[in-house]
Amino acid sequence: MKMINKEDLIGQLKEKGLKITPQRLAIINALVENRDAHPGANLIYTEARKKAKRVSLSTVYATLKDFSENGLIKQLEFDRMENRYDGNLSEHINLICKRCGTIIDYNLPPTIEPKDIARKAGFVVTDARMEYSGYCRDCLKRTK
Amino acid sequence: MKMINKEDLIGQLKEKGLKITPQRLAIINALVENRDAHPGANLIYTEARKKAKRVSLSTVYATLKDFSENGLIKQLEFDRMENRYDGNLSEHINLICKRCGTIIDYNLPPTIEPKDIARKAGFVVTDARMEYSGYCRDCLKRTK
DNA sequence: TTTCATTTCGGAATCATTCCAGATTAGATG
DNA sequence: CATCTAATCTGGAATGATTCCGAAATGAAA
Repeated sequence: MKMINKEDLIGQLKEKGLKITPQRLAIINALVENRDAHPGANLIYTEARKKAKRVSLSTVYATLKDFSENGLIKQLEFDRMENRYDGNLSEHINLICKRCGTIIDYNLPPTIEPKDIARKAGFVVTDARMEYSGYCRDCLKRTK
Repeated sequence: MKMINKEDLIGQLKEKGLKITPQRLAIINALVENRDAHPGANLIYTEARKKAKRVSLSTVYATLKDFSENGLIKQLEFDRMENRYDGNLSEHINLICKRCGTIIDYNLPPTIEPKDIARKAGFVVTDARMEYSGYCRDCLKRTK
């Protein structure tokens, strides 16, 4: 399971010629510390502020976008709900609770081969998104 | 492959006690005629208008939401891009082109068992979303 | 230390989607 | 067929996450 960590992220910034700024370090910290929560931009903003006072929401958005586009993290898009960010880069399904918004990782052995898709549909896969939504254990309990 | 069709959709409306209105019929027509395009709300609006002059965008949104929530169609959510609607209710992957937005269905044999997820993660799956994005055949050609 | 492309900032703009309150209507009932 | 009512429709305003913008600040190379 390939999970983001501080050193890797900083290393990747250097590799790609991106500058190491206090804001980016604070955002990286927030991302790594909350990687299991699949945080949204606002959580990252709040957490990053605790460490480095000088971070704006614009910067958080720009940075998360940059990171996603460079493959450092993965963006989970929604329309009404805030986008969420995922530091688990292995093939997995995100289990998204419809009631409370919790996102749980569900690891699985890779079964579908991008190669087959390229051959059969002439489509080159660069990003995957697999999500099941429904109700998490806690929310199921609460109903009873 | 379970694809939506006019008769089924109308039948489901009746079953669920929803009224058959000219607006809904126009939207159903537009959905069925464009089911391969994975249309967005605006395309449905434009197409529905051609048949029945009296349809508002609000109604189109409300209706597509209703239909999705009732499982008649499936909503594909994005943050910046318009949401799209899918009339293919079978398990399949949507191949989404990053450049032109085309969405292609890629059918596959069901491999992951919701039962396993319920057992292992205590999570009850009600909806699935599987998407690969990348570049479609046409866009790949255009680059060369 | 100088330089400059990159990054950051705050506030305004965007835009798909939802909300709202009033008007209309499908379809059940007699 | 006429009446009735909950469901539906409407257009315009509101929402809210995200992006855009021009100006100010700054990392890091020379």
